Amino acid sequence: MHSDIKNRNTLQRKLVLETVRNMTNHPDAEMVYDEVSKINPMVSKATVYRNLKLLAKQGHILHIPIPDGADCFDFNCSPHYHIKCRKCSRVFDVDMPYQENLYQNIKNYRGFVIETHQIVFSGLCPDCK
Amino acid sequence: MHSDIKNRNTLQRKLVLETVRNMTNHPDAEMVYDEVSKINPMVSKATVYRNLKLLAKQGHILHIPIPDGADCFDFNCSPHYHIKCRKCSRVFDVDMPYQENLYQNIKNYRGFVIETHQIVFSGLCPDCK
DNA sequence: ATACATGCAAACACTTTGCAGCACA
DNA sequence: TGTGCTGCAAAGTGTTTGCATGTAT
Repeated sequence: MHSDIKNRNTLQRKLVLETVRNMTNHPDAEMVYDEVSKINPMVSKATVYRNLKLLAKQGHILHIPIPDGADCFDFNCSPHYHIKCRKCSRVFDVDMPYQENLYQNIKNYRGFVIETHQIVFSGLCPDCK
Repeated sequence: MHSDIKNRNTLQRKLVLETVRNMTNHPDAEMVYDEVSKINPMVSKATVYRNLKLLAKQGHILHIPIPDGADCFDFNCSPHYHIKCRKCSRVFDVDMPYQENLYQNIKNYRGFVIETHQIVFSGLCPDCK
């Protein structure tokens, strides 16, 4: 494992990573920023955004783009699916196996190169229903 | 078929609906606005947004929330999936049957009420690969 | 006549970026 | 020591909203 990109391990970056790892509730950037601020109020929001993006690109955290809302992040990097409550907007894991077959089905679909997929369920969480 | 909501059939609304029906390329609100403007430059962008939202709620068009990008709309209202090219950002239909089983699998999942799901594939379109 | 719809502009939520100074390797 | 990173503020997207006016029913 070797990367061409020379990334520095700044205090801010370590703090963002640690924070996401300690949050189990799929925080979005704002929520991470709030947590980070509790420990070091000097860290700017732009830095949180930049580091979340970088850490996701490096594979240290999972970036979950959410339709109709702020993207959120997950310390669990293995591919998995999510459900978003349409009332409280919270995002939860769905304990469903990754649908490899889905990917197989449309591989080479009409000249497309299909790389990833995501499934987002929508409905009501136990608290809101 | 009866609706409690008294909606008026304004020129603007008819124009937005007709425009989406004539566009087969999953336009987002901006693209619809551009088309609408060609016919009637007086129609405001807010009106296009308002009418797209209303028409989708009424079931006349399909609203497709796109992660990492502008939501788009589809004259084809039957549930189906999409693929977004990560290079040109265009959205295409995927000719894959609606995965009813997916829904069945997690119905009543841990107290959730699951209402809908969407699958968005990502990769490269034939033009970009 | 009167609710609903419109145009406009401003506000909104989320995210990125330009820049000058700072700090990690 | 130098490039990568930071904080700040401003700008950039995509979308919604308050308000006065307009219009379909």
